[in-house]
Amino acid sequence: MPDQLSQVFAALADPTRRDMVARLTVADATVGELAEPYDVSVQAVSKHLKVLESAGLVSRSREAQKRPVHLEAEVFDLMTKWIERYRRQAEERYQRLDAVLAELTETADDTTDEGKAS
Amino acid sequence: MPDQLSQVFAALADPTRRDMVARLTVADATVGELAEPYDVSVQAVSKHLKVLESAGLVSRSREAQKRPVHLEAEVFDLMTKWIERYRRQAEERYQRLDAVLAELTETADDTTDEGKAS
DNA sequence: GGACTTGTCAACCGTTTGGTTGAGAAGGAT
DNA sequence: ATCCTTCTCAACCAAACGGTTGACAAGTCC
Repeated sequence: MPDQLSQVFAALADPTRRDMVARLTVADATVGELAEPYDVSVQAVSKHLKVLESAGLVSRSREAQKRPVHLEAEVFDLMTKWIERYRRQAEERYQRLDAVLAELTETADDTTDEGKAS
Repeated sequence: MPDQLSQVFAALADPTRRDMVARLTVADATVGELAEPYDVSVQAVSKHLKVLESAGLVSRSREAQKRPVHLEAEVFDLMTKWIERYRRQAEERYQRLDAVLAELTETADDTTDEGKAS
């Protein structure tokens, strides 16, 4: 998957990774700290981080033996943009459908209510 | 993956599925219509639809031999909610950090600029 | 230098994923 | 009844995923 949007969605499709992201919004953390709550090896967490990193959701610096992980929140905008675009489009379509239905009802009124009201 | 959020993210991690969703915001479509632009078998598209359906992104009705596919746009809110929550949280953290840095700079000014200006 | 901490790399393993082909169910159309 | 269209199910396959264990690089501390 070369395209970033696919990578970001795929990265967040995993509950553990989603939880890590959630925790990283509070503060940067080391791999060990991130691994601690989960019942998996540190290596597994390291892999998860690699996924998050290559999706651009996270960056790692260097500090002694530790590798602090930092959330790159701008990437969220990529998703939000995509989602909002099509959510809006779907909504517009719904509105249009509503209008058509209203018009149909109106026309029906024109013919069936002929000379009935007032 | 029992949880819906994971399923929705996973469903949208595939470019073909994302494109189908995009097209479905314009109008409902049959499996055949959906399959036409892509260079894969109808069966493959049918599988993609099963993924989208079990994620709750799409529903199918019945109409003669055809199975019109309809987008269920409300599910988008699930993602938007998650994303916005943590985007906002990350932003707040950033603001807080900014404030701390500003305060530090201010304090630094207090001590280093002592009796220097004017 | 030697031990300890922190993390990555490599190899392996079972499961899932996205695709294929082939068979067949369901419903018009003739 | 027969055929055609539309779609799903089943079996299979290669590749990717999420996890494991074992080895080791990089840094700190004594």
